[in-house]
Amino acid sequence: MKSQAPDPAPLDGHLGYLLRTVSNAVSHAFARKLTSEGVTVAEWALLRVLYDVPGIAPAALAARMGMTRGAISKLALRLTGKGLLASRAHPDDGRAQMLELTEPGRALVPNLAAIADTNDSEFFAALSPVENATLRKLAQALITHHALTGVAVD
Amino acid sequence: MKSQAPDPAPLDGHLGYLLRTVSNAVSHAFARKLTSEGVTVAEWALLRVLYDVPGIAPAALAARMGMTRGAISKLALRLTGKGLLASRAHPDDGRAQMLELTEPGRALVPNLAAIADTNDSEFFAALSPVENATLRKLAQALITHHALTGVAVD
DNA sequence: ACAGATTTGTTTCCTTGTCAACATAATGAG
DNA sequence: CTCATTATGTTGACAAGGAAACAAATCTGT
Repeated sequence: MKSQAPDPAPLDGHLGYLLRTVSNAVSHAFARKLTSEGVTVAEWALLRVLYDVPGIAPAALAARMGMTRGAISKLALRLTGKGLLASRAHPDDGRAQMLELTEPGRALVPNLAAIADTNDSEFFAALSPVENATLRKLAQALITHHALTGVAVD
Repeated sequence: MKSQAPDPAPLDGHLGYLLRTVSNAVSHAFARKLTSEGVTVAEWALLRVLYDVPGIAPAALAARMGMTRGAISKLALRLTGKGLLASRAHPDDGRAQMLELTEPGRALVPNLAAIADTNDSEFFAALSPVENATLRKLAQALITHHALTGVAVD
């Protein structure tokens, strides 16, 4: 017979908690590796998007990265200060901007990508290739199902 | 023949990025549900631990929750201000404290746990029971392999 | 016993994000 | 056309955590 007032589930009884623990660890490890390049994780994410989509507007970036426009504004300001990013006026829309990587910014991305690759490989080396693929599939399924927009961290 | 300078992997090529996206979404949904109770996610985690381990010291909490002692100090201060937490002097160790839930604090935990259960169920309903179990197993494997300490969020 | 490490909790400074208010520009309904 | 609505980027107030410095208490090796 079970108790009448059952104990609440422990923290690690929630899958959300487990995933948070894991993803925090990956991100933290990544962040430490990135410090040598003088870049944060959020900055890496923005640079990586811009590498593929040059000229994207801040608002679009915000949507894609799951951050507010205000956050993007400040992030872009920091990256501009580092000389990795430049913004130009949009030709047709007087409000909008077009963000672009500078030459140093573009040159930096492959280095950062290599660090990201290494970090990911190292962390998930604990899993077999099959498990790795399974985990990826499940994560993708959740993202698709919830129509999740990307998020600023890796 | 592959290109000589291959494109860097996209953001979502990294498992760490996918997990981060997912766990951010779970946490964010949870945080919204918690606002009605006037409690944050980190506060919930602390309350939940204290529910099981009354009298635990801040430093032990920090270790268990993967936060710094400074963060716990502030968190405890906030919860004390809300009347959910009380700290007493450790009888033997003049430095240490013993944290305890107040009566209202203890009474609140089951409510919060119910919200956490609901949030987790809803979010992961997209996966079958088997997939759910698989995801849990993989996350646990990573946590174990990396000897991860819990983290302040759910 | 006691001087040097270590531990504990707090505090200050810094970073980075959200939220809400704004000014400005574009859009749309009449 | 005109005026209300909406979108864009920026800014300021605030929240929350990390890193490091700190005082006080405890522990340890000799």
